Amino acid sequence: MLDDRKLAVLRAIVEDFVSTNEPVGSKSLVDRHNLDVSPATIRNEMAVLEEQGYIVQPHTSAGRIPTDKGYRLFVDRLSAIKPFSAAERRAIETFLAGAYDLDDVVMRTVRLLAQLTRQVAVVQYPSLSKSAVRHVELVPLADRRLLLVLITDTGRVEQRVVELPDSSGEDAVTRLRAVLNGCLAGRKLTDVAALAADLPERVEPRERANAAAVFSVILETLVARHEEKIVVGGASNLTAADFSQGLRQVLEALEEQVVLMRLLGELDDQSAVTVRIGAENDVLGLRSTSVIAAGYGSADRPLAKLGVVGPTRMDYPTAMGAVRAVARYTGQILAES
Amino acid sequence: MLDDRKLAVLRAIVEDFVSTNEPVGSKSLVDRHNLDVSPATIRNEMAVLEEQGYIVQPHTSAGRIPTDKGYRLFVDRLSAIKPFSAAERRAIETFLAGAYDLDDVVMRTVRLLAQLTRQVAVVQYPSLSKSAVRHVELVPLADRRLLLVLITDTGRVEQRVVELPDSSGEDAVTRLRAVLNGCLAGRKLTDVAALAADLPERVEPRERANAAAVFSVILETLVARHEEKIVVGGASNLTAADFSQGLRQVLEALEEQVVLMRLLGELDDQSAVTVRIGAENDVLGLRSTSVIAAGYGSADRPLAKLGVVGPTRMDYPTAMGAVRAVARYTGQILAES
DNA sequence: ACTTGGCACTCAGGAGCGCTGAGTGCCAAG
DNA sequence: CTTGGCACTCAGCGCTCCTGAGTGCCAAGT
Repeated sequence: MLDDRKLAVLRAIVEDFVSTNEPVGSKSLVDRHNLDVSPATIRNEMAVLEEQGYIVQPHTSAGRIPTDKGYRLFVDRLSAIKPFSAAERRAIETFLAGAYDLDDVVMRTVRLLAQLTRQVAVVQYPSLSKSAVRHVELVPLADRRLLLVLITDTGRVEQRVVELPDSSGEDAVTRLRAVLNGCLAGRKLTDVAALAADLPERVEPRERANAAAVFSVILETLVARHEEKIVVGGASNLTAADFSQGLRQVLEALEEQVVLMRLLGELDDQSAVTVRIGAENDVLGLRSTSVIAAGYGSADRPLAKLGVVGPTRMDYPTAMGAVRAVARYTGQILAES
Repeated sequence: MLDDRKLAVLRAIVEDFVSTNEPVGSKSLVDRHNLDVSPATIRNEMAVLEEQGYIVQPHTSAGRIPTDKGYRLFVDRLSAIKPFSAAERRAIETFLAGAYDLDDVVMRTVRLLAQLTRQVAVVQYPSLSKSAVRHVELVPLADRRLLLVLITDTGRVEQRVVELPDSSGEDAVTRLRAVLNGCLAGRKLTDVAALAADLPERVEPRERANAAAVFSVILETLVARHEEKIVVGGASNLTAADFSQGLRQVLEALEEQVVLMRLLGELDDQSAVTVRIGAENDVLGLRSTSVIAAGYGSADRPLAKLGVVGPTRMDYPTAMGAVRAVARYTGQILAES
């Protein structure tokens, strides 16, 4: 359907357009890439490519620019993820290794990704539901109030205030803490629900109401509503690419946690770098952007996802390389701690 | 220096310009506001106002627009903070009361403020150094590693991994926990440093090295480096006001924690609503924006600051009202928990 | 059957031009 | 001090014209 030269032409068009941001014409193509044919030949090829929907002219008598479909083909078959040099990888590694905190890791990851790609970076916090409980802590606040602190093995700390039905002494809290930790420590949060049945047996009858209250808070707020925080950075990079009037829309979309969740949630293959181009994002307002995302965390224990958002006119190979590298190292850093 | 009518004219100019975003001329002024004088008179007044530097014409034969100095006078003497209606206040209160979490309170505050003012909202987390310690928790991770969790009375939870010089048993950790809590609970974080001397006496000699390690981590990372997180929201509102080319600059500035800290840090009067107009912000890139900020928290215990950033052409009375109201209720909510 | 030079055609974008209308400053009279 | 009158200015708009990049097509060449 498309012979090798047509593909080469498409690749050249994408590359030129990405770097110059101007419709690329037949003449400049043969100049910049050393194709051994005349502009006229290229024009014929381009006519075919346009017919097939890979490129368009913004107006008659202008060069061609790639369509979403064109970018798609480019990404799928015409380009390879650009690997990072050893020096770059080392830089990434040391930058991330400087973090002392989950928050800090995430923050650094966002900054790094935004800077490397010169796009908007989006990083999801390691999801609770995929983490395991490391420790449960109960702190008495008042007679009938506890602060519940739950620490996961990814270093995430969640806290909630629990209102107790019965008042509870210091030692009762200590017992409950021991029971909870015995029960939950090391367990995946997704498995916690299954343990509900066991719990009553392990506490004294008159403490059961309180234990149940604490447990249900854990369930409701931490597991069921597995809220997953997302951090966005590098928004100023959006101003470089001129979204006609859609900049507002894009900014709005990026402020909606829900939208971002959908955006990252859609990619299914956890480990690979996924690209969604233009209208492939069925998120209203991001129809003119591309999203490059990947999961991070080890293969056996995926943690969450991260990626970049930018105009469809984007340097895919490099951006994909950056996303892959950052995902890899962020996963590594988190695995170590 | 400026008689009443000149002030009235300035006020009218500011109000009109804010609402229309077009230079305002003498004729439209007398029309919209029912001044009982002729346009010519107004022109004379305007000539004086311009001479004094309160207004300028963007080009000959256009209306006038206020200068920073003009806005300053307007804010200081020509306008009153617009109070919120009872209904609005109730709405704010219930919206904030729905939060179950410090993070959630802050997030809701940002969203609320951005929505009320249609500007960019900036909220600083309750600062650690102004909080008191509610509880210190130590969780053994490995033989020589502890997770230190510090819970403040503003509901903030901070965590760090501590590497211990000596290995330490379960019971040693328990003792250390008891000592630390005995020592620190209820103390302000700023006072923690003063307690360093007491500590060694309270632990057994062979545990002193570990205790010192934990304590120094508390000091170094929590007190000394009193990092104060800042959350920004409503960036899409910036697209409405057309910053000529400075939008990028503004967005960049808003992504720099340090810059934001300076921005909020500069206001000294904790309780009042402070306005910094245009070039009064000596932050590069925010020269064309105004910042309205206020501290929140009770008078005796200020927690942190919040505010909005927008174009100098801004509805100051309303924005100031919103900032004041939100600061008040956020402070209230945090005081309750 | 593909490639290529030639050629006519198209059209966005910039430059030049003139008009209009909002707005001004000034002045002389009220 | 206020006001109507008047001459002046100039941004913005619409108009036209021109240029140059780029195209599609065709007929000749390989």
